[in-house]
Amino acid sequence: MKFPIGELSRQTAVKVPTIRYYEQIGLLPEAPRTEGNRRLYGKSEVDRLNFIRHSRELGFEIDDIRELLAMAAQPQSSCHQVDSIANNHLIEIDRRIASLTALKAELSRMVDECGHGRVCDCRIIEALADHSHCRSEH
Amino acid sequence: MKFPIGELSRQTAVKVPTIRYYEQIGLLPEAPRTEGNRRLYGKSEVDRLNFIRHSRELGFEIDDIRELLAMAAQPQSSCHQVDSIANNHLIEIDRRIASLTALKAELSRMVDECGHGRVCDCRIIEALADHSHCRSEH
DNA sequence: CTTGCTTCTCTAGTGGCTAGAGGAAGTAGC
DNA sequence: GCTACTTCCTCTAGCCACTAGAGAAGCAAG
Repeated sequence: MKFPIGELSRQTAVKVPTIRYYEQIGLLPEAPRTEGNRRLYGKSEVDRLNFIRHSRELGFEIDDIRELLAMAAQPQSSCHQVDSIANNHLIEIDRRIASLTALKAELSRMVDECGHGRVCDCRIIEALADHSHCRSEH
Repeated sequence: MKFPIGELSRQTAVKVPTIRYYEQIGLLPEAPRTEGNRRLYGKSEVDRLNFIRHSRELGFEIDDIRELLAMAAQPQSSCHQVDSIANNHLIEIDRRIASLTALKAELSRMVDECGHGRVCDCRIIEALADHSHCRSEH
């Protein structure tokens, strides 16, 4: 029924120190302890931590997750906030993809133009030095 | 000819504290000072800092830039190292784009499926909780 | 001479962990 | 019961690449 932190770590693929860190910053509630002072967890902590982990994988920040968790805790409230957090995140993702794609094009061009000779002929270093007045992305 | 740090900042769009930080970590050489202890810069620092800034914008890490700068300083050496740094970076960018694209699809689906009703019907929170056994990206 | 801007150094904070020290608790085998 | 091993505990400090702020000093214009 109840298991220690290592087992929680195994079940969620979240590292032990990270779990303790999450507890410290209040993302996880303080776990009850055994007589020997070890933390004890149950099924609900697995769920909560999986929620957190998956949200982190999707790039949500800790504060976003805090909000999402708070909203999930009061299921009768409106969904609009959740929707808006996710949508903001989607916009940000689009921006990152666009920026990375531009970056990739530039890098590819640089690598292509590199004559594979000596540095004095290398276009990569030149390209990096040159674009001093590009509009900044991101 | 020689100008102070604020002017260097304006010419390169790198913030003043960041310039001092770069000096501190040895990415920029220690600038000569005026009698009144202010740093003085010239054209070559503008070039070097633009190189750094552009490399950072392209996502290179400080250590990569250190290597690139070292290679640029000995132009008779081979270009292969430069090429390989850029290529590694390109691979990493591809990975990030792929991961972000997958993420976007998932988030879009989540937002679409959200009934725009109350949280208890919201698919977003469910989706975040559910995918406990997705392979982890990145 | 005063006002206001720039610059100086220094320390500490950010986010989201990660690493390591030093010690206690639990577990398995003998 | 003893030993060896693993897991766990707390605490502190480190990572990256900056960013913010305090408090003092320099400098230029009016």
